[in-house]
Amino acid sequence: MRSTETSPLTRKLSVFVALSYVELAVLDRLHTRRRIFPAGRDMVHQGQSSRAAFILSAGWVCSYKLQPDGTRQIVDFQIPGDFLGLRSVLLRTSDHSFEPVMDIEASEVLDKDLLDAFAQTPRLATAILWAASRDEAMVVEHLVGIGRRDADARMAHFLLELEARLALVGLADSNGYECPLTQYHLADALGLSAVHVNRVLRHLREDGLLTFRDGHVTIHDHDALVKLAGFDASYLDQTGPLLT
Amino acid sequence: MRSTETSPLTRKLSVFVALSYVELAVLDRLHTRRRIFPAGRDMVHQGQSSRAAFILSAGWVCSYKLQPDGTRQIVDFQIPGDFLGLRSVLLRTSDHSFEPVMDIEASEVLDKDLLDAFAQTPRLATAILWAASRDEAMVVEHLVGIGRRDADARMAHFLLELEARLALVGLADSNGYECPLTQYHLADALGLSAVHVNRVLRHLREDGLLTFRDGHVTIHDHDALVKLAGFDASYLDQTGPLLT
DNA sequence: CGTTTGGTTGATGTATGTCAATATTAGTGG
DNA sequence: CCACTAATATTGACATACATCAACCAAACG
Repeated sequence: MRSTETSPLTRKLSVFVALSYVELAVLDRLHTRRRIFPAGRDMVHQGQSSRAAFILSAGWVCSYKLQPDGTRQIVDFQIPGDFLGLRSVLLRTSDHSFEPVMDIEASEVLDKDLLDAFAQTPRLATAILWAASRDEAMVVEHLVGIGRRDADARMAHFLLELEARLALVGLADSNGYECPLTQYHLADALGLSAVHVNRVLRHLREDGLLTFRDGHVTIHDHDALVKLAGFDASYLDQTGPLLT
Repeated sequence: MRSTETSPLTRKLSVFVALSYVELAVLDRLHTRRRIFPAGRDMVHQGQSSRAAFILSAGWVCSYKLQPDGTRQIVDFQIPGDFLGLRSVLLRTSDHSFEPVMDIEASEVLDKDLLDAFAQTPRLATAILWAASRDEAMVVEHLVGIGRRDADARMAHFLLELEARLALVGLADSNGYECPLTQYHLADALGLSAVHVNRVLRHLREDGLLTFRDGHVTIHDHDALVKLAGFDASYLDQTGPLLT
């Protein structure tokens, strides 16, 4: 089965680099060792030293840091096709935790296999490093959002970014996308209280911008959202720089 | 002159990897092409494609992103010994701007020279990538701070982090350190208004925790600051993981 | 000297948090 | 199939941390 369907990761990377058969095969071989992780139970725990990374094939995960006072800040969400814990492999330690938002399916990648794959196909290595840099750019944008955007703009920006990311792996259409996050997830990611998240969502809905209900985000007025959020997608699609 | 004094970068990396003579020499050779940049004028501009990175040898720089509405968010500060624009070299594009906080001295590093150095001395490459990962961890911690800490704790955390970073390159003693930032810089970095930064500093001073005056930070009660900020330095000194 | 830049302080406004109550829904065991 | 519980969502009343506006001061600077 594996070789006939394209994995989300393959799909994502293919947008930026035309991968050869050999590279596709190497990528495919990283997808042995599929595992299921149940919702809500940490996969990797803050401070734990770990030598494995994962490629997420189905479901969503969030990576977060816990504060001494018990509050948590979600740093990023991982969606199908995303790497998880790439830095843990390089640094041999993880400075935040990973928790599946729902039951998920992920392929465990041992550091040795990853390094072997990199050695075999430098272009693949480049593509994956590109993806990692893109993740970092998202964290920076996230920082800017929390620091300098009000709650409405922050929410709009966040949901637009998700749309763009999901579209890349075929999980969004022109109307919207499935989103399994609770309002508590949104609150922890955006630095808001859950109550205020609810109010912001109502506000956006009443203004005819978007609807988030029953796990589905429906975009009503894309242009107005982009304007409200000050959304500039250029940090997401740095097209072509690494194609050489 | 170059070979008799140790650069801040050398000093920083030496804490984590015992560098050989050859490696020290390679590192030293990256410090040709010294240049002076005047305070306040952007070195690299958002969106500009650039193939050069810099090693900061004297002075402070801030990297920031501008919002469409004119506000700015400072993502990080660079201090002597820090790399500047390492990602620009890898991605061939810069998604934020760099502005010297004061007149600075930096060594320009061409991407070719950097890649050559990496090829010659893998251990050096590892050490520099470690430093880059550490920078990323700082951005994450910064995100957590803005999202989940109140203004006092945020300020305390920020100034403690700076102390730890400066100590590593010999720019802090047990009392405190020189800090050329204005309250406007602090405001843009911490997501606060300049007025409130002033009030927070007064508050910390009146509580006998620290004094920030005339470009000098004096720490009065380190323990109390650590407690207030929920400061856990483990994200800064991931000692040893890469020594192999 | 006037001008600019950075700092300081008070009065007031507002975005967002906190608390509390009530739906709504999904799951769970009987 | 039904009660029971636990999540999640929703809404209002109230509290507060922080922003904004405005004025003033001190030092640096041309």
